[in-house]
Amino acid sequence: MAAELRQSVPRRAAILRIIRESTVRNQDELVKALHKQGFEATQSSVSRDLRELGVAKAGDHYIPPAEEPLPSNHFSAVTNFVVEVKTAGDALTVVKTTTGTAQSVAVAIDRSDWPEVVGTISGDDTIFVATEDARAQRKLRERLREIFRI
Amino acid sequence: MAAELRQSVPRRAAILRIIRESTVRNQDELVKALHKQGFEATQSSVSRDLRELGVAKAGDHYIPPAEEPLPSNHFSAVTNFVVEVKTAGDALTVVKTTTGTAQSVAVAIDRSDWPEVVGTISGDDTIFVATEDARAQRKLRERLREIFRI
DNA sequence: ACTCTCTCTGCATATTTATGCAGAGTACGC
DNA sequence: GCGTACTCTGCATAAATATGCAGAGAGAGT
Repeated sequence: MAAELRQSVPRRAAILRIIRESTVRNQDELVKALHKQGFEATQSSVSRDLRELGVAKAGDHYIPPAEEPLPSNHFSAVTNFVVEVKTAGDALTVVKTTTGTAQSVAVAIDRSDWPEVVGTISGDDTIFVATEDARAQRKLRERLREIFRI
Repeated sequence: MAAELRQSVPRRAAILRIIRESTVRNQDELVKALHKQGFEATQSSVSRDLRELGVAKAGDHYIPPAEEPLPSNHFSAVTNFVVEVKTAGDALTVVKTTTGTAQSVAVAIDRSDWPEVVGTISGDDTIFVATEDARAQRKLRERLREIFRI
């Protein structure tokens, strides 16, 4: 599942790049453009991706969603501060940061309002993030690893 | 033709109102909403209207075109200045404005770059707009009457 | 009057997009 | 190990949208 999660996320990023930089007119052309970039997908997957991404279509061209205040925007200032993400038990995730930056990172996580996060406590270089259960913990861990490229 | 032009233009305005104010999810629902407002149209006409209007679709909702710097934006400051549009012969259109505003209106017309306009001359409250032939003159007259609601 | 041109429309259907369904892969609990 | 839950995918096809074609209507010219 983690491997599969990683495969469709890059494909969606590729879709956004393609529609921003070229002039695909329909989903079949988009599928072909993805193939050229090494992604395997059919029209049905692409249709689902486009809907998930909120891409609009007007006439012969696609319109990417407006630059939205996504959770990732909360992280633009703190991306380089996180050095490690670990789990402790099945409901606690420990985030190690550079010295003195834990608070900033914790604030960014809090602002993201992720449903799987119950609460956070931060020290100087460590944040404890509590999640409801193991499943939520796994989801959080994947999010953090994606965002901080760990 | 003029009568027919007038029928599809109000329908397109109604379409924009409907998609801005309600939640039609597909063209069939839009056709029904138009019927409720007294417009007769089928799905194919609506599809053509939407394309002509530049309306986008994302998932289950329609997105009207952004407020675009259309030629009509050249007119936003001068809309109230025009009081009458007449024709003289088959190549000259005479635009009467309020006193002292002809120049501004003429500039707006010039900036619109309409293909049917050969040239303009403005006085204090009168503009002469030259068109190539009678057909172009008619087209210009319709445009002006639409824009200035005459 | 007739003819031509242009615009728009509906019908029928081609094209494009969305989705039901079954299956695969992964993780987790027992 | 097996069973369950979740996510994602492709196939087939339903649903939605676009478009070819013929025709109607209006205006202008002769």
